[in-house]
Amino acid sequence: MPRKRVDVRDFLSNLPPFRELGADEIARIAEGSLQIKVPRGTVLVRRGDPCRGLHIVIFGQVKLALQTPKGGEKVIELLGPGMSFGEAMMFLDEPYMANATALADSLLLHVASDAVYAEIDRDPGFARRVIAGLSRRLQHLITDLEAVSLRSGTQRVVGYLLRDQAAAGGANALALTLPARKGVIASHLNLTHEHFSRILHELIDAGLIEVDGSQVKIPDVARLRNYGA
Amino acid sequence: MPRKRVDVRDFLSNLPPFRELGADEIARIAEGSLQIKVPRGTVLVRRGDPCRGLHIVIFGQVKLALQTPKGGEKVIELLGPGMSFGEAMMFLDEPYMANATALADSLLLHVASDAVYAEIDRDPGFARRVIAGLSRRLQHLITDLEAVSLRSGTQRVVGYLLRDQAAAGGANALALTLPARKGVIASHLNLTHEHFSRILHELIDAGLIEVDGSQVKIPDVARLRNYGA
DNA sequence: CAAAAGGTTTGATGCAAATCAAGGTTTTAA
DNA sequence: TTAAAACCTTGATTTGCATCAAACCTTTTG
Repeated sequence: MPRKRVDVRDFLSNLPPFRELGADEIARIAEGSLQIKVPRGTVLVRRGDPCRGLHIVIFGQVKLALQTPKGGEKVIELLGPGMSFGEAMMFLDEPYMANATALADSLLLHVASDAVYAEIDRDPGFARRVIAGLSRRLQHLITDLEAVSLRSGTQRVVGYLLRDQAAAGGANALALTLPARKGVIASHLNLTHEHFSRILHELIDAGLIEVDGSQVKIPDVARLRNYGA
Repeated sequence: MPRKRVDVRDFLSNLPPFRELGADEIARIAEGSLQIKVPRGTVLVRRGDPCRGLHIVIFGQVKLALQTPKGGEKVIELLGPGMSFGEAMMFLDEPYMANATALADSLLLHVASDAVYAEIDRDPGFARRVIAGLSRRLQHLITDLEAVSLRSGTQRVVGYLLRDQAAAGGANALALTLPARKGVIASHLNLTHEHFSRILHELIDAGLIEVDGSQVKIPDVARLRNYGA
């Protein structure tokens, strides 16, 4: 596990919304914040909990998921270092809708809502960056909704594997590491783990990907992109 | 059809984000805006169009929908008077992801992005209200995603019919009017119109609702809420 | 007001993905 | 380092919902 503490100011001043703030503003935000170190498996927030600020992942990984009626769960988002959650509920002053769980040993920063509001009032540029962040998330959610409602399981898996590849350009071959257990990714794509496994093997049999544990190799990006479209 | 023109200032000063602005701010926003009168069926924006501002519905009804690969469509949202669209894409300065179509003869207001940005920079309270609006939309989208991924068709229809009923309280009986053609609502709930029709009749047969055209009567709200849960 | 176009219902059939079940593999922790 | 737990694969079966098809309403428009 990496070092146990982090200089909050250094860290913040490298994140999009805080990047252009002066040293004193960063100091004020850091003052209204709390470092939270948790082992893998810790439930950070539960649906229904009141929301008093936003969380930023410093290192580790966090899973946002909804509870199904009967014990299962549906992953909404996987968060890595630099990503945050809870803003929307903080701004609405409503309780959380989803559960957040640490998938790896993680260090988080909790920024109190007051500190954020104060900075919005003080710096319109900060307000704009907050607005941009929320807008990006909205766009991302619409993309997810589109995928779930309009695309087949196979198409969603292909889209997921190629999510960082620009539409056309880029290298022809590609290697990547799945960022979590297969079951978690399956749920994120709205598939059962069984179905996800079958799709992966369908792609393997078609010679479109090679899989070894969580290592995925894509010999021909263009060919994979065209599969089933 | 209602009157053809509307006093933009009066209208704006009754909408959440603009409510607390002074007369001069309202005037500035109104100046950066354009009234658009369209007949039913008009396509207002298409996926891929550049976004230069936000649209507010003054009267009429607008449908936001994604195009399916083969000609169909999936309705994301139905907008009535006072509701707006395009903010997120405006703030990201990216092209529209969805098509917007007028379902009824409508009057819209188009507010140029510059006017909005200027007001954000001038008034932190306005910025906060914009942030709250985006947050509410995000919350709404998560609810939709939850419905699509976790609930059956029947549960989604029940949830839709009761969407404005507070969890527990309220009257026991209820009458409402479907806000659009059944096919449009079906698509919004991610169902084919055939399946939607069948579900409605399943509920009718169970004595849970009565339907006459777009009039729906719910004799026992609590019983409908409990159906299939 | 009549015809056309569009919307809704109903039935028959098909399929993508879920569920159930059981064996194999990797990870975790003692 | 080994037992236990968690995860992944594979097969058989079921099912919710889509698709196709055809008749019946209801708006719109010439």
